[in-house]
Amino acid sequence: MAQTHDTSATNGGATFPRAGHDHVSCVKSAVEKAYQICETRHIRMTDLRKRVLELVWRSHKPIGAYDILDVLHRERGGAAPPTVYRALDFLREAGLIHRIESLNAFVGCAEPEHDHAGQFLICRTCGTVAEISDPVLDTAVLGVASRAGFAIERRTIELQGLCPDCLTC
Amino acid sequence: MAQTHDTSATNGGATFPRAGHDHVSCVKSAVEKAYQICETRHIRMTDLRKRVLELVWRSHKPIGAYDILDVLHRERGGAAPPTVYRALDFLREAGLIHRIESLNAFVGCAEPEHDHAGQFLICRTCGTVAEISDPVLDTAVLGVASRAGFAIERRTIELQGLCPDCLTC
DNA sequence: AATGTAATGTTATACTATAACATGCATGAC
DNA sequence: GTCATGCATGTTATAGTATAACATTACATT
Repeated sequence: MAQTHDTSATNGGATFPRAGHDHVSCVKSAVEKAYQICETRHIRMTDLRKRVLELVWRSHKPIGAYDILDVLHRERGGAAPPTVYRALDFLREAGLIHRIESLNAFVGCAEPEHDHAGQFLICRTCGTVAEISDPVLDTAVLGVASRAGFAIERRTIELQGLCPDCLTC
Repeated sequence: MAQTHDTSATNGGATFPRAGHDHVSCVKSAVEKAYQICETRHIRMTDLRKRVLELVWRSHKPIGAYDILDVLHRERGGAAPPTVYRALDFLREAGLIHRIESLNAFVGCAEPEHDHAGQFLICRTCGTVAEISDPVLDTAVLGVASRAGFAIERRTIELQGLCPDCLTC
């Protein structure tokens, strides 16, 4: 098997995909993990859901629901917005994808095995997204909330700017 | 003059408005600051923009563009979506309001004098929003970005959950 | 008053998301 | 095997959010 996660330099939790990484194996790995997770949790991975997951994983850039719809419509005819949104809802509840609120778009989850809040670096030029996992940031967020007497249930942390590649081009 | 910012306990940067605070003076103060800022920067505060700012400040809960539109339509007839969105764009560029991405809604900016990223605690029960200003969180965000070689331009930090009031009710 | 610019009005349309009800398909009980 | 059940998908309609493009008005300065 090829190296399954050759997507990033180790840089303290933020994983920007490398320009020439083996993206086919990214997708393959994501789908495999998805099947495992569904089996473990006794939830059903269907053809439609698998296809939507693949489309979300087609790149490391967020994809809109209606972009997915276009593809499905071409591929299988009878596809309407609910078709897509239901699949996206399922994938989200399963932790397999995240929604980027500031873009109304969806991106594959890097570590679906672990329940976690989505936190992202988003390049405004190339659109690429890196999922962050940073203990210091997590601690800071919890600290803010606890000092305010606030019980966090959900986080939306989306940092927009320029990724390393776009900075140097 | 009444105390102009009797809206919160000092709790380390997160300022949840108190239940019985003098909200009239909140609005008044926000409008006054807005006029000052516009004068300083040689940008124009018009009746429409002032009215939209007041509506955004009507409470500490985010308000949707179409809720604003309803009011304007009743008050002055000829009001269409662009009327509202243009006013909102102006107010946002002036730093007088923030957009809450996860709610598609708008909320008054607590400190429009200082350019700053919007970071929020949002109560899912009562809808109240507290704007955060926390050095530790800021540092953590900058640290994550710099370790990833990422140049931040804009932040969306929205923490959803239960506010102190709703937790104890 | 004449002119140029910024603001607002107006109409149409694009984009994002969900409600509500109908149909089909997999799975286990019998 | 087939029947019943529940889950998944199809289908139609509509709600909610946002912008494009062009017309008109108001303001500021000369």
